[in-house]
Amino acid sequence: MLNINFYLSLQRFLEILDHSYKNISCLTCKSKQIGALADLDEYHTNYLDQNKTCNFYKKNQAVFTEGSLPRGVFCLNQGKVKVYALGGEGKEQIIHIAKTGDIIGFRAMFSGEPYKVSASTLEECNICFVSKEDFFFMIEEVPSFRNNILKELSRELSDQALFITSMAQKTVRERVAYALLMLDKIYKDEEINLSREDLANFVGTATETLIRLLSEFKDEKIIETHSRKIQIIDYKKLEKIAGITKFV
Amino acid sequence: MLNINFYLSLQRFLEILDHSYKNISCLTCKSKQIGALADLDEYHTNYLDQNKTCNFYKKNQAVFTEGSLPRGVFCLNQGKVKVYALGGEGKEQIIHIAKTGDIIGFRAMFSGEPYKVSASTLEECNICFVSKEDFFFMIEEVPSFRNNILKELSRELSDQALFITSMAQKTVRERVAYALLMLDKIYKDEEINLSREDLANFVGTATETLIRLLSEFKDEKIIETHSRKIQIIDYKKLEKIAGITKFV
DNA sequence: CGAGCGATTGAAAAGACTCAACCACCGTGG
DNA sequence: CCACGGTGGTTGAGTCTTTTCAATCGCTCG
Repeated sequence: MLNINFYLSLQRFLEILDHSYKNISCLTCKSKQIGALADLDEYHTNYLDQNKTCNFYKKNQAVFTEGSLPRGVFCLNQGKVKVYALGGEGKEQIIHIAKTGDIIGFRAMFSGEPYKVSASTLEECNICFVSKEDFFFMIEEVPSFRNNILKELSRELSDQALFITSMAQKTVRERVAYALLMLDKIYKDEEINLSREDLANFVGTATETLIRLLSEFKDEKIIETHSRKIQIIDYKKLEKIAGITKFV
Repeated sequence: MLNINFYLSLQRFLEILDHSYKNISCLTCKSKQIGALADLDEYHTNYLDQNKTCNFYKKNQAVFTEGSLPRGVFCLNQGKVKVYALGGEGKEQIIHIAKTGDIIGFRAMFSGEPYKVSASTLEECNICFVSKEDFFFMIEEVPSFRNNILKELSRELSDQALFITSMAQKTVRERVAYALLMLDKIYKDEEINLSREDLANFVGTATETLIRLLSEFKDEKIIETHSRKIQIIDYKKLEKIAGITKFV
């Protein structure tokens, strides 16, 4: 009991010191409301809540790294995380941007292989960690959770198929428009807030080309930029440029 | 008993008539040996065997089509199938090529949504159909099957991440080399046998560009072509061009 | 034998990248 | 307080890649 109290006050101390700990409850977490944990029963929610560990991440901090072995999954309580692969010359290719409520890193769990991609924070984040054992326990025990994970995996797979098609067939101008619309859904009420380099790495182009196209869009009054932030003004035009027939 | 015998001889008749039916046993199917059905117990193998339906497909025949609702999964007993998405101008983008022993169409099962991609045969195929109900029965009942499906989903997801990166960052020349190496793994002992158009739709380029690059590779003695078939001669050079650091 | 399709080559034009320079902003240290 | 260096954003010009459009070739099938 002394140990526990000591531990708790140590945590408190660390939290005050450098924000490295914040106590988050699974009950109020957005993952529980919209994500794979939706319709999780009380028992397993409490189980999760007691077995997870919470961490505060600064901006641009690594969550996991290509090549390392997965030990569990990450539950994004607050913030945004980019998932990216490294190309031949070490250039980042952003594959996916995860937002509040998303779970990341579960793909690698099933293969048992090292991560093939890396993830790092785009802003300050609260991220909870669930160990491999607890994750698999839930997969085995809770059919609804398992089905949500299966659903999520297959959703991502078809998103990526669409992404591949877009990459392969669209011009860079079209892809920029497409990316802005995707990001707008991720950033919702906020303005899109990414470095130009990250944006270029998402679109799959050179930073200079991206900037030129953003300038064009500005001239055409399709978007506004407030320093690095981007606000879409004319959705219709952007969708037309993106060549949206079907959208995620 | 009469009914069964009658049915069997009808099947035989149809088989002789137009190859539209071939009786295939799950016990000897390659899916059972290498695919998701590996280490499936006897009971469930027999269950599958009795509940599947087999079909013979001609070359370039549709297996399923974007927009339609999935009713089950397809087990590729023999042959190769392209899975593709349609881009803005109706151009095909080949996402995946499935080979003997692979199961296709199970992603859409979990989302419950219509197919987001289409599939059609690249050569003559024997394909078995397993209904949605039977598939989900197996998922629920057989942990090893379920785990294999989860593993397969996550493997495809990381393959696609690599594919996206390759699309976004490599030149067309590099992508052609990369695609040839991938196809070589799929076609194994056979020579790569695809139309130039399909090949271009896999690489994500114009048919003319693809042909030009194949000609270059021929001049450099990296490949040989025998009408439409392609044989790799110099793997080392091809890997160097493809910029292989890590490979699937 | 002609029609039609897939494969191939040529030439011009467009698109995107690279390299280089410059600006604006910010925090640091003298 | 200001000079400094560093980082991220922006613009310009030239070059190379890739696409597009057009034409040709070879083969198969009716």
